[in-house]
Order: sequence, then structure tokens, then C-alpha cells
Amino acid sequence: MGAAPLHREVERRLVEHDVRYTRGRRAVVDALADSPGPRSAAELVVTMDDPVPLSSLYRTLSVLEESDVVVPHLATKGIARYELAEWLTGHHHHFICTSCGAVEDIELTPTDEEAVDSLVDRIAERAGYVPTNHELEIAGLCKECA
Amino acid sequence: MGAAPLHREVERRLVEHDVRYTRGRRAVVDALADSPGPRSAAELVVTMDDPVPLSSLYRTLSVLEESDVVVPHLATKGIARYELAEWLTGHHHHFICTSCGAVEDIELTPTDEEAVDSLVDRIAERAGYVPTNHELEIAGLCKECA
DNA sequence: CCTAGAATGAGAATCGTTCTCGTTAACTAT
DNA sequence: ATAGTTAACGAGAACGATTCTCATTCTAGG
Ligand SMILES: [Mn+2]
Ligand SMILES: [Mn+2]
Ligand SMILES: [Zn+2]
Ligand SMILES: [Zn+2]
Repeated sequence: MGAAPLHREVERRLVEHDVRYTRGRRAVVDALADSPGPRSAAELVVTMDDPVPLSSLYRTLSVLEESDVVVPHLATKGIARYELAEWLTGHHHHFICTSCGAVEDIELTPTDEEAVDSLVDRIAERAGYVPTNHELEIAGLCKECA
Repeated sequence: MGAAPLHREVERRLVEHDVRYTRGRRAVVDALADSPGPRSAAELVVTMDDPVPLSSLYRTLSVLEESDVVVPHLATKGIARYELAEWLTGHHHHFICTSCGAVEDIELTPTDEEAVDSLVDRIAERAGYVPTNHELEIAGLCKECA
């Protein structure tokens, strides 16, 4: 999704929740849209042009989370990383480096995603559940750490 | 696995790591073996008969984690919950109820697990990673909440 | 413009977790 | 069993990520 349609979608969602889509909130959405994976508050603050106080950044993230614009990702102990929700970015999975802790998005080929989907359906049904979503996280060594 | 064989396995592993299997460490392993799901330090401390100082409990958990006797499970923001490692309990996946938050183990059939394994290998290789582990979490409504 | 309510920023406070260091318990060799 | 050596423990301080407070600054509407 381009930047303009993204902002339009986000604004519509925030207005529904009676919150304003301010400069600071746009900046966070932009930073997350530019990121190849989930980012923590500390990681975001260095990528953003105008310096943002952490207290404001955390508040912004929790406002965005409340409106389901961003979703927290809890792969690293003691740190919450955020990414745009899948209704904005599309469904994807994650790779987590066991050495340096980096988290990167993995987009599956349609064939692989179908394979995962049908496997998840089969597994869940066998266990007696109705699946609405799934999360596949692959751990290992990233290119840097290999 | 019964309690006695469990302790024998854990002791062997700890001795390999030049670490003693003390009374306090046994108590934590017992508490986790009795738990129907991952438990945080704060949750464990109320479960255990003799009161354990949090500083000791945290140290015990990190010692056990270092020897791969327990693994952290990071489903809740800001809290680490621990469970016995899969070589003690068997490889399994998790189902997470989007309504009540319950986390339940899912054991795959050998066929399904092989399918997941090969899919993970293919996905990771295509993205340029060397996978050492994977985690598949299925979200949906549990039997209670359906 | 004015004004009321919302958002922001600086810093204090909180909370889970880790660290420090003096004391205690566990293994080893006698 | 005893003594010596070292690892483990416990109490509290310290730490880091996050949240809270509150005074100030924006912003949308009138
Ligand atoms: Mn992602
Ligand atoms: Mn998928
Ligand atoms: Zn890495
Ligand atoms: Zn449920």
C-alpha cells in the first residue's frame, strides 16, 4: 500500500475511535510502514527524523494499538515491538535470529501460504478448534550471524 | 514423564553444565511439571509450598533456561512465563483462544509435523535463513468460548 | 479569534527483572 | 564424619522498559 492510501485508511480507523490523526501519529505510522519488521519504541526513535520523546512515542503506540492500527509483537524478552496490523500490510510471518534477536518479515509464496493454511485447518480441526488466524515463527541464524 | 525420571533427566543435563541440582531447583521443576501451562515467576511463587525469594527464583529460572531445561514463553506483554523444554515434554504447538486467552498445547500427528518441518525448511531457505526451530501458534475460539 | 478538549513533553513513578555481596548449603578430600 | 572449597542462596539495591502525572501546547469548532 502506498503512503497516501495507508494514511487515509488509518485516519478513517482513528476517527471511528474518536482520536485525532496528528503529526506525531502519522510519523509513527510512516516509520512502521518503512520498517522491514516489527520495531520497538527505542528502535523507532532512532529512525525517525524529528526526535520524539519516548513518553510520547509510547503513548502514540498504545493509542494506535487500541484502534488496531498497530499490533505488538512479543518475540524478545522484555521488549515489545510493533508493526502495522495485517489488515493494512497483508498476512505474513516472522523470522527471529537466535543470536542477535533481529526480527524480519517473511512473505510466503501463495503456494506455501496455502500449504500452511490447509495444514493449520487440518491441525485445528483435529484438535477440535476453529482457527481464525495463525502465526508461524521461524527461529535460526540470520545472514549476519550465520 | 513421571517425576522420578524427569528429575533424573534434568539432573543429568545440569551436571553436564557443571551446575548443581539443588532443592530449590527441584522445587521449580516440580512446580512447572505440575502446571497445565507456562508460568511466570510471580505465578510460580504462589504455587510453591516453601516461599521462595523472587531473586532466587529468577536466578533459578535463568540457570534452568541456560541448560535448556526450561524455555520462556512470551505471550503477555512485560511478563515471561516458563515451561519445561520440549526434549522433556515433547514437541508441541500452541492454541491461543482469542476470547479467554487460554493457551493449550497441540500435539501434531507425525505426518503433520513432518509437513510443518519441511514447509519451514523450504520457507526459511527461500528467505536465506538457516532454521533451527519453529513455533506455530493457532488462534481462534476454544471449546469453551466457541 | 476564543475556547474547550485533546495531545504533547519532561520527568517522576512503576514494575518486572537483574545485580551485588555477605551468608549458607553442597560437594570433595581427608 | 569433618574441614575446606566453592557454588548457591537471600535481601536489598539497581536497572531498563514502560506508564503515569501534570503543566504546557495544539487543534477543531463556534
Ligand atoms: Mn511482521
Ligand atoms: Mn500464514
Ligand atoms: Zn542475527
Ligand atoms: Zn476460550
